[in-house]
Amino acid sequence: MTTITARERLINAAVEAFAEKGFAATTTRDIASRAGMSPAAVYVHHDSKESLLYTVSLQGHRAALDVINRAALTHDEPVARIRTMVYEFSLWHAVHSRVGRIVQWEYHALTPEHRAEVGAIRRSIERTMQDALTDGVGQGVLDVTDVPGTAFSLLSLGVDLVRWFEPGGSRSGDELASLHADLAVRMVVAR
Amino acid sequence: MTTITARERLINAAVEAFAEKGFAATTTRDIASRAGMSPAAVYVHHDSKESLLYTVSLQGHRAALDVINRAALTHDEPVARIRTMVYEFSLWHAVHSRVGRIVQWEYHALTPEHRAEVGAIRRSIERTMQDALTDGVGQGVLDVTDVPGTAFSLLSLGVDLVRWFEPGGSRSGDELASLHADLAVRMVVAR
DNA sequence: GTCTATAAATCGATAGAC
DNA sequence: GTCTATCGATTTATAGAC
Repeated sequence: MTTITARERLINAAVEAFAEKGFAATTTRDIASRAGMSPAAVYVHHDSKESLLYTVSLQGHRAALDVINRAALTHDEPVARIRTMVYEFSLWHAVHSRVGRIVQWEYHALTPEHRAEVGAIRRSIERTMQDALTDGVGQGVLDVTDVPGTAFSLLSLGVDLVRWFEPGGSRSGDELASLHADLAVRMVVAR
Repeated sequence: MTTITARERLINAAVEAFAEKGFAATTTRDIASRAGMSPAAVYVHHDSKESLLYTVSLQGHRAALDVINRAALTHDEPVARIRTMVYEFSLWHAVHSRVGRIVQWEYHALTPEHRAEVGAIRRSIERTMQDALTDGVGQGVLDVTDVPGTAFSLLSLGVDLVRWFEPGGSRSGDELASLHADLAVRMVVAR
């Protein structure tokens, strides 16, 4: 059985509020209300509004990095590897579109120290994608002239989902992730 | 000779501030200060903070629609048409990355009425891209199974530029737009 | 059309009782 | 660890002089 602590209830409430209204437009009263608590109760479990954002953003960045790193290990063959990486990265942004929106859109609202920490995870995500492309080019299986730019473009497909995707909408996350994976292969495969 | 009115100075200041800190985190004092005016002067030229956002967002959406509509008219041949549309759409988001960020990220901060008006322009942009794909499929030149999803993906390349692109950075807008155009053609061309 | 001054509301965060 | 009450700062927007 899973016990949900008051601290976690507040984090879930913050995810809802930040994703819906943005960090700056969200009040601590709103977060407390969504968690069924008084405004003062927030500060028993979290230091500040920004520390709530930091917790959500750090967990989200780590989850996204984990997803793409695991995907990179599933295949040695470069085309299948890229396909899986793009599929899993896009699927994560669809399934976790609220956290994804906070990760991608509220980066600037973090303190400089927290932004630096999270920024390192972002660069690690980009490096993982670049390494997969470079490996495929080296094997002669992929045709990619601009590796950093193409890596960005492949990630952009998933990232931009958080702008409009709603779970329970007309399109499933799996459907969109599969489309992105197909498009990704066409973008990079040599022929 | 071009005369810049006080009203336009305030709009330019709002673009700077909204793009840098987001709409909710921007104060009317900040906008006034950037325009070299007192806080009260803002309300002589604009009704509210939201009406400043609406002005910027509407102009930005109209400019982006105009860019992609004009690009669609430059070629009859489907591949060249898609290439030009993606190039121009991405280039616009790079060159106007501050307005682009406001257009793409502050949609939710508009009033429901203004959001509906701007939303119609968004759907028109998507329709223009979808029509170009459908036409190419009909001519047998393009191979696109999921027209709406692919249209979204092609636009995502440009949209996601506003998340990180800075004019004067290590990569030029033309360089990125050309990359996106190349990738777009590979995504949709039949072979 | 610009300013100073301020109204009225709301914010993040804290004090202190229980 | 929860609450009510509130502090002190900040916000959008307005009033009224010039």
